Amino acid sequence: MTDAQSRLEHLASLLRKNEHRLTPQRMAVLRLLALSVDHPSASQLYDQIHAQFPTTSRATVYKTLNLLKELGEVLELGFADDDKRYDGNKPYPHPHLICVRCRKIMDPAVSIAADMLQQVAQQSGYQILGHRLDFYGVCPECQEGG
Amino acid sequence: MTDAQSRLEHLASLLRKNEHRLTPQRMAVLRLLALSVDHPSASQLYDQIHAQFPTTSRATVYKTLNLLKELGEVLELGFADDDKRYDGNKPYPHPHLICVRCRKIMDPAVSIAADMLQQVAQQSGYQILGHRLDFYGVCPECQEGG
DNA sequence: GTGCTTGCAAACAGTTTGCAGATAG
DNA sequence: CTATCTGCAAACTGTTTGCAAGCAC
Repeated sequence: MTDAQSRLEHLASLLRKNEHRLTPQRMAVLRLLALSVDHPSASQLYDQIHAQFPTTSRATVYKTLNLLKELGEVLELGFADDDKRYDGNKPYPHPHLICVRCRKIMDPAVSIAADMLQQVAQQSGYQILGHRLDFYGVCPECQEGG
Repeated sequence: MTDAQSRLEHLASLLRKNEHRLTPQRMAVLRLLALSVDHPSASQLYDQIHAQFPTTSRATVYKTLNLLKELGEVLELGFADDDKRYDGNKPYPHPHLICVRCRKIMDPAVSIAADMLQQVAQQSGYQILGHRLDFYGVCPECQEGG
């Protein structure tokens, strides 16, 4: 069984366990999220799903994403001037690498040291609940294109 | 001369140098930005300015902030579900500490090691242009309040 | 059969924009 | 004087919401 398949089953059984219904529309969102390595937006998910199942609305995609977010199974990356992007595979804080040209989002192989979180907590007295680290740059493909 | 005063003069002379006019409305925005230690939103700036100078519109506040951003004199922190916040004193990337209750934003005394940026650049092949690091938590004052 | 879920369309909110009148230099 | 700036109000955009009809269980 592939990672994507087991992730999909995890998501599906979690919905069932929490007494949410497994509609075809929801399954389509779950499947795409489990398969995606990039970080799709609601609109990108909608476009793909709607092409296959024309009986799917934007509202349902948004509602499903928010449901998964509340269940802690999806990481939402919000942007002020751009669509929100969703990570259905690693729903916990981790760094992202964002191409400012093509808007591709990758996961770089670095992490915030636990030291740093403790340091901030101690210095500030804040109770730290989460964090977000984004790197902005130009991806190799976009560098070639001028 | 205080830091805020010299910062204000810097901003004012920069506008003049770039052939932008120093209107009273702009000066009010500049002054507040130079004085602010928290990270005000456009609306917060507007409220304060409009109280003193009723002849000031939201649009002008937004336009002035965007002008300063283009000149590289203000750091804009955008949020998907909240107002943008502005830092007129340190207009370069640095970490922020955000209280999820009262929405106060502070600067913690930590920084991203240059090592980390280089590491990401080398691993990924991206040309890194900037970054953003936000810590989310509950500030000491809000912890007391339950 | 019951009540959760869907699709539609309208609402929402912060920000941006077009334009006519005002004003800094 | 004149080009830039202001204030107003409408437009914009991604997301959310209310509601009647549909369907999972």
